[in-house]
Amino acid sequence: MTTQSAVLQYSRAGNGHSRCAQCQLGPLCLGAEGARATLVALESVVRPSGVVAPGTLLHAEGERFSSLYAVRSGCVKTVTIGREGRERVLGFHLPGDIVGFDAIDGGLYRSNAVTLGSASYCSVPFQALSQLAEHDPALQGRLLALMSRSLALAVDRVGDASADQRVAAFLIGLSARFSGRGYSPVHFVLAMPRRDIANFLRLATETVSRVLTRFQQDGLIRAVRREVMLLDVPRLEQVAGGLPP
Amino acid sequence: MTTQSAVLQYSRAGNGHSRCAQCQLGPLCLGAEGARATLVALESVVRPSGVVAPGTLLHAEGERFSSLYAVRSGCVKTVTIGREGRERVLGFHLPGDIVGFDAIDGGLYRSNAVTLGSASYCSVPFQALSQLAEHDPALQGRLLALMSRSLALAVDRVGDASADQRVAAFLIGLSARFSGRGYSPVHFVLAMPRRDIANFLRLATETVSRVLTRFQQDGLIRAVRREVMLLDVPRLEQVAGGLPP
DNA sequence: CGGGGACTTGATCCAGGTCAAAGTGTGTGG
DNA sequence: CCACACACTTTGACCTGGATCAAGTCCCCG
Repeated sequence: MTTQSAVLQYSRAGNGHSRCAQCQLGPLCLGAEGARATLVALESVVRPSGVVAPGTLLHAEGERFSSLYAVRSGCVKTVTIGREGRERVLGFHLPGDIVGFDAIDGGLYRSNAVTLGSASYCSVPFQALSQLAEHDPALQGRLLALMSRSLALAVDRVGDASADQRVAAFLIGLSARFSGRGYSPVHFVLAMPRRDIANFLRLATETVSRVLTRFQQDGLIRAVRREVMLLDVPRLEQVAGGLPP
Repeated sequence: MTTQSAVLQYSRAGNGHSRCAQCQLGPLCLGAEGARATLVALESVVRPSGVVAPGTLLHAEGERFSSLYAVRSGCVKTVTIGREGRERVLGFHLPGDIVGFDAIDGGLYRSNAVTLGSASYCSVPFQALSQLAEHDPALQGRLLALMSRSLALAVDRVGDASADQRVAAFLIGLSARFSGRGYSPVHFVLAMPRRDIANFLRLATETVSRVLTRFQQDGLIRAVRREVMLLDVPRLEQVAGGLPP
C-alpha cells in the first residue's frame, strides 16, 4: 500500500549538541520557568538534531521508548497504522511541542513521529530528564504540566463533532498556535496535505476538501492549495462551536 | 433539561483520614512500588472519604483545581456538558483509578466527577503530592507513569470505529479491568445506565441497546438490564478489532 | 512537456442518529 | 399491599451526514 510503504521508507537522522539557554522557544518547551541551573543541566542531556529531510522518522510505533522529542522547527506528525494499513494521524506538532509522553508507561512508542517538510528537533533521553527532575521542582512541575496539557488536548479530541465543526476548530487551533509562536494568526501555510488533515480529523479527504471549498464560498476563508487565509475568525469560531484544538 | 439539572443537584461529601499502607489497591494506585516511607508520607497527605451516596460530586467542571481523586470503591464517571446541555462522558473510573490529571495544567477541573451508585474515594491534594514526589523518585516515576497511561488511553479513544467495535471494545475493556481487580472477567454488573454508556462511546442510547441485543442474539453475550455475561470473549475481541479500552 | 501526485467535484450508498411509542422494573404514597 | 409515577430499556420507521466510488483538473518536478 502506498501509505504503508511511505511510512516504512523514512530515513533516520543524526544528532549534534545543545544550547537550551538561548533557544527561542523558551516559554513553550521544557526550559520554561526553570532556574538557570536547570537550563544548563538540560543542555547536558538534550541532543539537538540538524535540519532533517521531509519524512524523517523520529521514532517508530512499537519501538522501545527511550527519549522524548521536542520539535524545534517545522512540523512533526504522529501517526499510527491501524489494522489493514489505515493511517490515523494523532497530532501535528509545532516548535516547542513535545512528543512521546504516551510511551512512558508502556515502554514502547505508540505511534510513528514523522517530519512534514524540513524540520529540526531535540531528542531528550527520558531517563536522564527524569533524574534531573528529581532534583529540580521547577522541572518536575513543568513536566507534569506539559503532560497534563497533552492529556487535556487528547481528551478534547474525543468527540463526535460535525465535519464543519472539526475543520473550523482545526483552522482556529492552528491559528492560535501560530499566533503563540509569533506568526500571523490569519495567514499561514499548511505543512500537511489534505489527506493528513482528513486522517487527523477522522474524515475522508474528499470531505475536508468539500468543507474548505464551502467555507471559501461563504467568505470564511481563502484557501489555495496549502496557503490559507482566515477572513472571518468570529464566524469560524461560531461554526466550530467551542471545540478547542 | 433533565440531564443538566441532574448534574447540578449533586451533593458534596465530607472526609476522614487514611491508611495507604494497608489499602487493598496497592499495585493499582499511587502507592505502587514506593518505599515504605513513601506510603507513610502519602497517608499524611491523602484524605479518604467515607462511603458516599450515588450521584455525589467529587469535583465540578470549571472549579479551581486542588486535588486529584483516587477511586477506592464503586465507580466514578467524569463528564462534561458541551454547549446546549449535551453530556459527554469522558471515562468510567474503577477502584485504583485516579481522576483529575487533565486539570493540573489549566488550574481548573475540566469535567464533573460523579459517583455512580455508592462509592468511596480519597482526595489527594496535588500541591502536597507534588512536594512529596520531589523527594521520592519512585513516587515521581509513578505519577509520570499514571499520567502517561491516562494519555495513552485518551489517545486510543480518539477514533472512528463502528458501533459494534466500540461496544465490543467497551465490554472487553471492562472485563479486563474487573479481572485486574479480582472480579470475574465474564460476569459483572454495570454501574451505569445505557445512556452513560452511549455518551461515553459517542453513540445514541438506542444504538447501544440495539447492538447489545444483537450481540445477545449472536450468542456473544447475555445481558439482562445491568447484568452482563460474556459468553464468547474471543469472538467479541474479533468484533472489537483491536481497540484497547 | 509528459507523468504523477494532490486536489476538487459529482453520484450514490449506508451506518447510525432522530423521532415515536411501547414495554419493564422500582420505589413511593395511599 | 396495591396502584401509580417514573426512569430505564427496547423496538420500529425514517432520514441524513459523510463515506465511498469514480472522474476529472491542476500543479510540480523531472
